[in-house]
Amino acid sequence: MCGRFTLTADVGAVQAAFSWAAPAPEAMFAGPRYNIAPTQTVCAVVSDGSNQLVQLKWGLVPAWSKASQILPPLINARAETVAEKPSFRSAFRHRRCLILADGWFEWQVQPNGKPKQPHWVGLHSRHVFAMAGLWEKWGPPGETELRTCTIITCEASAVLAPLHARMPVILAPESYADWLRPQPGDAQALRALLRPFDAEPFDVRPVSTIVNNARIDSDECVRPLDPIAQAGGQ
DNA sequence: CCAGACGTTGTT
DNA sequence: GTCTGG
DNA sequence: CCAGACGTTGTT
DNA sequence: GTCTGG
Repeated sequence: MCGRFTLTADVGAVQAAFSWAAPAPEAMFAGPRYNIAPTQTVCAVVSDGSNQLVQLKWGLVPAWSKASQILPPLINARAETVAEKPSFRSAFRHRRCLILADGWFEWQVQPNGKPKQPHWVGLHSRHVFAMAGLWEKWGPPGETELRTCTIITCEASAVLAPLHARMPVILAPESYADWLRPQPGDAQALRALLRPFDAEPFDVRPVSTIVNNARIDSDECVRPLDPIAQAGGQ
């Protein structure tokens, strides 16, 4: 699945990589980010006909929700059901987005009830990539309006399956325009985009459990675990 | 996703 | 155990 | 037509 | 917002 991720590239590099999207005034985010957690602000591209680089809060709140709080955290949406679920179907038709990242974390269940081992997963190229997401507005328009999002997941590819059964949907650049188009579009065609990414190889590395604590946002979260110490620990 | 909190009442 | 916070 | 429901995923 | 039930 995807319950934590990274965007370690600096603001300039992100804006350069997505220069076809106009940075919104509030789009300045404090990068680099080594441990982005639910409820925090993420960097995203949305479109109302023109593409915009914006900030959204991670954890989708349906527009019809009576209160913005008191909710289970809608941080992920299954590709298999996203078109039908009441919480997502409206956003799936009208408010698809790209959520920018350069890696994410998976917690691998260990045998014998040992603590889960976190892993960082990124592209071997280290490029920033785009996860398929949905977003919503909640509350009266204006300063207080809440803008939230969720990350779509699919079955894990063969390489990642040993870590976890699910992975975030990563879109190839060729698909960005089709995914972002604000019109409802062809549900079948959109659904076809939501599959395990295999266009580029992944780099997977075990990392320190320091990443478990969402308050810690340091490069130690992505530093490769010392192989010797790791072997000694087994 | 994981970490951490969660202590009660009555009285001022 | 369950809920909230990050 | 209106009323009322619907909130998610992943884990064990 | 959208779907189902009456």
